[in-house]
Amino acid sequence: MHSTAEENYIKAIYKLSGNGANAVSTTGLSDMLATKPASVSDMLRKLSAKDLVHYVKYHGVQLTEEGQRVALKIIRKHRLWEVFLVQKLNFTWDEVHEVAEQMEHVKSELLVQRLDEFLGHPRVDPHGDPIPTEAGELPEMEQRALASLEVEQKGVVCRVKDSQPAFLQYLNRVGIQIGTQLQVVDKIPYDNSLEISINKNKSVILSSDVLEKIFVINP
Amino acid sequence: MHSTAEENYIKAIYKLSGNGANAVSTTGLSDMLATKPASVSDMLRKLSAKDLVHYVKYHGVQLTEEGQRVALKIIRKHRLWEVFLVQKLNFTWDEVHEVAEQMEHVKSELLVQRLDEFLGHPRVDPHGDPIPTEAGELPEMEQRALASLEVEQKGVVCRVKDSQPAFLQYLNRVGIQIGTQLQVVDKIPYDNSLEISINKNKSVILSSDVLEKIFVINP
DNA sequence: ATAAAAGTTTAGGTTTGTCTAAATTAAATT
DNA sequence: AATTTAATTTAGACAAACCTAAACTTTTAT
Ligand SMILES: [Mn+2]
Ligand SMILES: [Mn+2]
Ligand SMILES: [Mn+2]
Ligand SMILES: [Mn+2]
Repeated sequence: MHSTAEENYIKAIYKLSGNGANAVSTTGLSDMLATKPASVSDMLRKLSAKDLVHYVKYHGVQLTEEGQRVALKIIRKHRLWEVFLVQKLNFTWDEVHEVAEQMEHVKSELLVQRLDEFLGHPRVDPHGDPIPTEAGELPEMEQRALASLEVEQKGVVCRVKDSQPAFLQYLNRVGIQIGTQLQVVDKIPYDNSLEISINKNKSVILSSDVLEKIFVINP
Repeated sequence: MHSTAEENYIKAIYKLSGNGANAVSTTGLSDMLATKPASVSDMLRKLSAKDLVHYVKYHGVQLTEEGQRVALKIIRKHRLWEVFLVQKLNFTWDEVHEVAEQMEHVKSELLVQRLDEFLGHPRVDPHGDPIPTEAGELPEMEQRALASLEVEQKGVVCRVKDSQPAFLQYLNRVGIQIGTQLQVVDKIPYDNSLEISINKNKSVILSSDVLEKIFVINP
């Protein structure tokens, strides 16, 4: 089997590559994993020997078919555990990521299967991220970044693309969660921030940084 | 915090010492952990430096107060996860141990607390082993080994002291589980095996090996 | 086209947890 | 009490996963 370290590299490559599309750089990985580039080079040589990645020295790395299968399995487990923590153990969405980072490495096919059943085959995790199916498919959803809405346009929050507690707690404070109704009240061209009304109620100004991390569907 | 390897040593010392009472030998540990005695010596030096054990070279090892606290926390997590797997995910009692061995190392106080609540503060795990409380107490239950019963005496199975799938599957086959009513029909002095009737029904002969691993309370 | 800068890899270490083989200590036998 | 045997520890290695410093490619700027 694969070690926890290997699994974390595979997951990081998957995420940085934009679901397997592009090649990923050594420094990109070292940033994401909080290791040094030298350590990444070592690991890439190893993953390459195991045929989990295509690795061309100095030119980046991509997952093989097998590597992608492995990545999706880990992500499936991570997101199922997040659902479990929120729905069954009353965790909040800002408390789950760190724990799921540990649980995703527990090895048992039966466990994942049964957990999925127990949760009623959920489609998305508490942050709105889709859960890969047992067959290894990752359902795509049509959705747009909040940043792309024009004045007057409405949307319902379906996904947030950052699981850091600090970010999620900020959303808690302004009153944004999955399912929240938003409408763009005004646009501030100076810095591309938007004034957003929340649940047809009070409005806040969100920075373009934040706007890029929130996704909505048409209401 | 403590590594998975350290936690496994602490748990092994706890179990071999009979709940902290006696000193434990290097070979005893190497047997239980499937490592070589030399590796055990190394680890004991390390645990001793961390004040988790009292270690006197050539004379065995015992857990410190702190070591016992750590041991009971790990055992608490192990047994709570076993309950979860059986009661919520429909695992059988012979399927849970291996998975719980992994889950017991997940670090999150909140997780243990919430899991305990979710399960309704269970007292015993699927093998009848008591679950240490949050305060670190291990409730003792009066119970006797099946081996100690005389002819005609009855008992209700409350605990089995071996979690190997092969053993538990053997019990499944003869029809013994937690709560099963047993009565000693006859004693075979030659090898100390007993003929046991199961649920007032068909009877089987159990070896003294097996009899030592099954515990009963008075019906 | 060359030189500087940025990104990446290699060389050589460290820590953790394991191993084998040799040395040491304790226990059991004579 | 001396000797043999068994248990345990130490010495020296190794793999995994990380590090720093130095060397090497690739990219960017002059
Ligand atoms: Mn997450
Ligand atoms: Mn998530
Ligand atoms: Mn168990
Ligand atoms: Mn158990």
